[in-house]
Amino acid sequence: MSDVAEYPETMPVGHVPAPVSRDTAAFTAATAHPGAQCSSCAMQSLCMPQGLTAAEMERMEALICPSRTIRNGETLYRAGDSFQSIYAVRAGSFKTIVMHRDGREQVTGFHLAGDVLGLDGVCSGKHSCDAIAIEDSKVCIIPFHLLEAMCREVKALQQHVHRMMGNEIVREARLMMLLGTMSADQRVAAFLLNLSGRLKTRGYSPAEFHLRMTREEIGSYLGMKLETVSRMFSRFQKDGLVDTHGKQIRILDIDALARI
Amino acid sequence: MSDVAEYPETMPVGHVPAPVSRDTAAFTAATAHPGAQCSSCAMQSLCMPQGLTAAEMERMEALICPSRTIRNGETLYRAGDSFQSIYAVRAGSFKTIVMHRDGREQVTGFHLAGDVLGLDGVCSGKHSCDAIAIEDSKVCIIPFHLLEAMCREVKALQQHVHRMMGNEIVREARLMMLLGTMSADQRVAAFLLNLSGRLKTRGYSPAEFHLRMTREEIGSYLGMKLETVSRMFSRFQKDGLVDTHGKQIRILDIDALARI
DNA sequence: CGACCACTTGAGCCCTGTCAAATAGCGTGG
DNA sequence: CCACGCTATTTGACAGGGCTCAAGTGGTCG
Repeated sequence: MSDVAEYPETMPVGHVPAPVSRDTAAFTAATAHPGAQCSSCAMQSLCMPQGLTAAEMERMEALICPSRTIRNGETLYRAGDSFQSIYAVRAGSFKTIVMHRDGREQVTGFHLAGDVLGLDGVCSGKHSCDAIAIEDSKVCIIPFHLLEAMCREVKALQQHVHRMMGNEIVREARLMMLLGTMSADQRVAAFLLNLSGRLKTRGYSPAEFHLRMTREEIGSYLGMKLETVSRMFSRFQKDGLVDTHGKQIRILDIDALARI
Repeated sequence: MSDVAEYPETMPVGHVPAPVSRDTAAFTAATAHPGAQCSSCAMQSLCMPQGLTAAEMERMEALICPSRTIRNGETLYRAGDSFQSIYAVRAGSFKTIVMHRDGREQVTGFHLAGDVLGLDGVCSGKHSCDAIAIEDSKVCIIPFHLLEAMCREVKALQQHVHRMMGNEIVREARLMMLLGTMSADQRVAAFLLNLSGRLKTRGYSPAEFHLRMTREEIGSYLGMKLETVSRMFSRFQKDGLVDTHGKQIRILDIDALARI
């Protein structure tokens, strides 16, 4: 594996402001204080279409509900919830999981600031997975029917929405490839490279970062047990490819990692 | 696994006309003999939105290029091809595959009559997989930019396109679950149940059918080797769950299969 | 400082991949 | 219609990667 980038855009962004305001107030999507501030948001280049006019940008901001804070471990939505909105991660990160009927769960994705969440509900009108914050996070709430309405008028927005959905499709196809054909070491290497690339896109160091997820969550995402993930990290460490201290990761030889 | 259905719709359809006209003429998407005959197509309930007015239906038919015949083994499009159109399978079936850089390939889906192909290209403007006919087949060609234009005017169509894309997303999420958490026997059982359900939706017998794909393709799709697929079929046979003669399949105990 | 959780590491086993050989099935050409 | 050659499938024996179980370490938060 090598080509594990996430989203075509590469506009770098500055440091992301720490989220976490400890109040639990603005939790309802309904109470629409009109207007977000997309035009000044650091994540704009990731979740908004390019080339909107100022007027369109204003309409877009009017449509977006004020951001909601989700603390570490809390869920943004659950499988079966009625699908009303999609969510742009403004700060923090999430995992999405699907639950087997026997209680086993699988992580289907990790979503960083700038990613869009919730498109899994478009087809059936109900969400098909749970989205859970893996650190204190903030999301912008975008009512989907309003977005659809505006898409019928603004071509650039329509195409952007289509690209977002298309991106989700190819993201999953890549993951299927990983799960279907790759060995444990290749999977872990692919995971690290993917994360590295996405952090780079967001203006962070691609070589040194802090994992927000546990070994178990990584393993679930990659289709293996947490012990195996740990062993792979240890092996990479021994081989001088990475330097790990628990959740702190430093990639030492990115090329070798990509060659695995 | 149990809930492995494919698409919410369940309108049954009659027998599908045999495809295969041996001419290789109408191979270019460009030469638009105006008009398809969606309104009389047996697959209409699967690939077209419900509730279009007669006028909208006509516009839709005008937009669709005449169907193209793809013989067994031929490719409809390849990874890297510029994305222009999506395709509705009119008759026959396809596999989609992604190619690893080391030459290994993985099957990412099997697509029956009524399914839509090609949405993998929406994000980047290039297709991200190959689509190959696994029997003589026919597709309707739908230029995507024209579809997008019409979506801006017809809300029902817009929502249908969104549902199609959303469906692709949940289809892949289910497959990820399968690849990430299920054992070989569960995977093969899930595969048979899924296929059975889709055939039923299309008006065929859900209990007895002919596999269009080889053991190797099934294995590639399910993330295992062809020998393992074969062994699972043999085991199911021994246990009285199915009756297999090569590609001919009869499901004897669908509940037991679902309980695996 | 202690409890708890995440992580690491080891030992042994099992499922599935690998390799190999036999059989069945299918299309082609005579 | 049959023989031939090819490919697909089945089945067996064996090996190994990853899982299970278990113990021990480290880090964090009261």
